[in-house]
Amino acid sequence: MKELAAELGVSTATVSNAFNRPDQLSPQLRQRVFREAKRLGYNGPDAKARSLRTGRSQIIAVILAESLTYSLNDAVASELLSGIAEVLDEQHHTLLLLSGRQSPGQLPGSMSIADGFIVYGLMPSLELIDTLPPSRPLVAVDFNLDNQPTVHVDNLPASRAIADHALAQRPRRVGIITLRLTEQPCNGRVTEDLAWLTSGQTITRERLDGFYQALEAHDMAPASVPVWNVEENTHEVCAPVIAAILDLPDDERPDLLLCMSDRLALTALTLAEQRGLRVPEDLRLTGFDGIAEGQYRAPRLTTVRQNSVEKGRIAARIILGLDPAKDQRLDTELVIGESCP
Amino acid sequence: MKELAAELGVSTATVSNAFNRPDQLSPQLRQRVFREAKRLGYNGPDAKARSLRTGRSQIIAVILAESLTYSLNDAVASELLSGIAEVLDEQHHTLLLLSGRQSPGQLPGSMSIADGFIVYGLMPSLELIDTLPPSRPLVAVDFNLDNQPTVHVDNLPASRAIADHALAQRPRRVGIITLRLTEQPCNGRVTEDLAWLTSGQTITRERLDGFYQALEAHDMAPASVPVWNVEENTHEVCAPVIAAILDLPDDERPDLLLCMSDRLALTALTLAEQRGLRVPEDLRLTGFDGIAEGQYRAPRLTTVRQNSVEKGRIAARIILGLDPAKDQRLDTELVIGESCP
DNA sequence: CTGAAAGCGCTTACAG
DNA sequence: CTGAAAGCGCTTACAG
Repeated sequence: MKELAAELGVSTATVSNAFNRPDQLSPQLRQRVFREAKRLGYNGPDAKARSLRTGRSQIIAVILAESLTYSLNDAVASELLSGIAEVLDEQHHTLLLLSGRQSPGQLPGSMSIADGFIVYGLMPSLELIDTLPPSRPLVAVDFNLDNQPTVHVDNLPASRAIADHALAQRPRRVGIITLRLTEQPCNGRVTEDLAWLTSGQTITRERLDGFYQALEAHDMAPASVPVWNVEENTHEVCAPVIAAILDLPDDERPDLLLCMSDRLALTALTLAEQRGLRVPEDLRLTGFDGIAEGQYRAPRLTTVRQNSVEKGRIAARIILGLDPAKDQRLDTELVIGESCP
Repeated sequence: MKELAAELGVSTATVSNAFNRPDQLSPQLRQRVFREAKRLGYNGPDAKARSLRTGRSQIIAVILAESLTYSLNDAVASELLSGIAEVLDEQHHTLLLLSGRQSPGQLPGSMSIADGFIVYGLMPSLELIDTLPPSRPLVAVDFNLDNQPTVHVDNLPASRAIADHALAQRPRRVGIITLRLTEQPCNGRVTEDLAWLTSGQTITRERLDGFYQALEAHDMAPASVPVWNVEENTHEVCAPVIAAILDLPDDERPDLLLCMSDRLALTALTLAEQRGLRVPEDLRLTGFDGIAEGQYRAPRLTTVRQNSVEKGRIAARIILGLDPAKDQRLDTELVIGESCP
């Protein structure tokens, strides 16, 4: 820039103004600056210097509780990111992706470059959050953080509603499949010795509480309903647990599975098909999330649609100061598919 | 930092060294610096200033030819990003996500903050690439860029191989479904008046050339094989085109569909199921990519597996200087599923 | 082992 | 409409 200014015989302030404040100089001079810049291969002010000087980088960091690998391949996280990206794009901001699963000492220092932080999901340790610059905006998605705005859906009433729907036609045997319900990792049937996370800690617990309310309303004892847990919402991790359920003898196998995610329900659907179990005749399935894949397979999933894209949009709008920085709760929608009519 | 140094009675250089060069000061002093830093709420050197001073930000930008919304929801792009993220994480770098679909004037200036650029897929205009700082490393993925290293698979032989496999059992009627083959957008049957992109421009054309070689090797005239094109690799955009194919009268409907992506093949599979067409008995299907979803549905897809995660890893390694900056070609693997045994 | 000083490339309030 | 100057918060070569 200095070089360019010298070449043009103007000050660096003028060059800077040419790029940032068109009204501060004549259009002719501005054009001359641009022409000369192009000739010298100067593509505008350096972002590093600009961000140091102005204090803003136009970068928003998204901190994901899961690994990036998992999040990028998870439909719900991808939709959330889409919504965020959409708003950031519009507002000429960019997206920096970070995982909260870093070893504590290894946090990339580049984190602090961001103008704001969207934190998605409860991570193993909140330590990371403490190291974020306190002056910059932060919004939590799908979990609660003291004194910070959060964007989320009302999990309990939503899961209550879908369970009510499913239980209206009385099943012989119900089963529930949860995601990361227990304090200790568990892939399989949840036994009594395992402690559960609280509903303040995880949306899984909120959803389970909704199921339990519905069971009670239908005169079924929650304690009599077996719960299986899965640690990761991927086909690979879900499949063995679900296979074990479906391979139970006919008089033990549930004919209704309430699943905490569409991925779980879809995996159950695939494994049921492979075993010649008909859905919904032999096995009814409900999901949660409303991901696209669940709606374009046959049978379509009965599920709770949460608008993850919109969740992302709102989080981004709060971070950018376009929406007020307060808690936002999104509505959900019960979607009745053929998997549990 | 100045404040912290003053508080401690040392110079800012010492504080800086405490964070960056442990060997430059006594452990005792270092601990004292950390304690005091914590007390004052100082979380280490500011990334903006550091990056300006050192010239490096520890940020790598990925520029996606498609919109972020599309890319985040596309399995292949997500796998690529996973591979990139995995290596960047290890190396304490972070990922900045950018779309190449920006309106030209609206490019976020924050782009130039990155230490290197991974460009995925051919974008509508190469203008954007010209504005990248020429001194920083750049690697292209899945397309060619003059004088820049590229990471890609050998599309032509791979598609030749899968078509050879499919044609070995002679079909009555073959159909081909392409992705963005034509210069002008086209969703549906490709008519003669539409110009095709060249194989230098798009991997779609390379794949089509592979199909054509296989057709000729099996004494079938490529010109006699109908080609349908789809502009976006999503269920929503693919479905109407494929529905039209499947709804052709029995004596016109292909009994073998060579699809350029697994998404296309999976959409065909779903729509075929809905119409009571049996796969592979009534309709054989081949895909391309080898995404997970294609391998855990029944029937599993016959496809070409390309290791997109590894592609991402390699691109990241090149950008970080861990691998030599030269063209890398990855092997593919023919996967025989039940959709075309 | 520690500190004084230069400078990374900008933007901006201010003076002219 | 234009320019001189300060300073954003660091790192680093160098002197001590």
